[in-house]
Amino acid sequence: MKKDQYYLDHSLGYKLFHSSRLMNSRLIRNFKVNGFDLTYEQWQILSRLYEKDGQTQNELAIQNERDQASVSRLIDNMLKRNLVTRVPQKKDRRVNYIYLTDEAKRIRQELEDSAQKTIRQASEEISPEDLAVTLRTLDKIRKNLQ
Amino acid sequence: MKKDQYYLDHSLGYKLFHSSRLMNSRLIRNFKVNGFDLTYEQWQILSRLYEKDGQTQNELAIQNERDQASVSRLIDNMLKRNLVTRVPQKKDRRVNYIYLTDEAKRIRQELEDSAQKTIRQASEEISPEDLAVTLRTLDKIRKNLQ
DNA sequence: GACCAATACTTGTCGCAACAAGTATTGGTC
DNA sequence: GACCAATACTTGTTGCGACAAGTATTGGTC
Repeated sequence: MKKDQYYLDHSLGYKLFHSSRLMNSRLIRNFKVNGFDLTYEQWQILSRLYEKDGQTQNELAIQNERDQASVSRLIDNMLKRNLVTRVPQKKDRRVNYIYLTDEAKRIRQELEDSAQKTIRQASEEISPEDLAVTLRTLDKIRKNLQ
Repeated sequence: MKKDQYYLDHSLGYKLFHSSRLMNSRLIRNFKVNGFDLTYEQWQILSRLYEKDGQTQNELAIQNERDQASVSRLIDNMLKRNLVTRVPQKKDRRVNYIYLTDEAKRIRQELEDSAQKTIRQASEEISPEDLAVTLRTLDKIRKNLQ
């Protein structure tokens, strides 16, 4: 009887990791069902732009806690898919502003519906109280780990 | 006042994603502080082998819910780092058995200590009750999303 | 024994992450 | 105006993931 053996499956870290992975893959699947072929990272960028259109790559990087290099290449791909445009700033030519395309604006409601649906699917048969405690605890974990 | 606007930061999905990402990066950092340069995916494989040494690539893939291709290349890298050995099975030559190296066995306790430390850091100032509810809710979410 | 589906693994491609290093531009400071 | 640190972004490299396609081996079935 090994009392203090470490079991990955029982750990907080793995449960978080696994839940998150399942939620992301379900979200992508829900997108796909509606005909949208997006990655989770692209969805993150779109969400930020839906909240505030026209942000610099640096602002997007900070919000999503990615480095500028990752955002740079992510935007490259989103350009190819006609989701965003990259507009150099006149005053400071180091800066690019990223804007939603009409296409991206057009599909907004459907994407957000898919996101809401994913959350409903994940939260089925969970009491509002438990869910509230969980959300609060997640906030605390995020705060603890900065 | 947009009543039903979708805010990424407030969503269950993002909170899970963010918590998980922070936990993984903290874990890797704690490993590094102790002189171990491991990826989270390598740690996952090691954990499975600590629970049961000598498993096939397929078994490891199923447990970690990855495809065989990912595990194949992950093992390639772990071979280079002298963490595991790959031993073809005599009876069925399609199958490889993966075993821990002495090196991997030697560092087990320290890695598990780092993992426990990470969980302590994440759970600081969270009541045992809230933590219990959260773990139970995570299990339910995982079950809901299969 | 020949054929064939199933199985275990590998390889190719693409999207993304982190890290390091490089380029271009800006805003002081002398 | 010349110099230089800071800033915004890009490019190169490596590790990992998913998906698709390929190879080798096995275990029937005729």
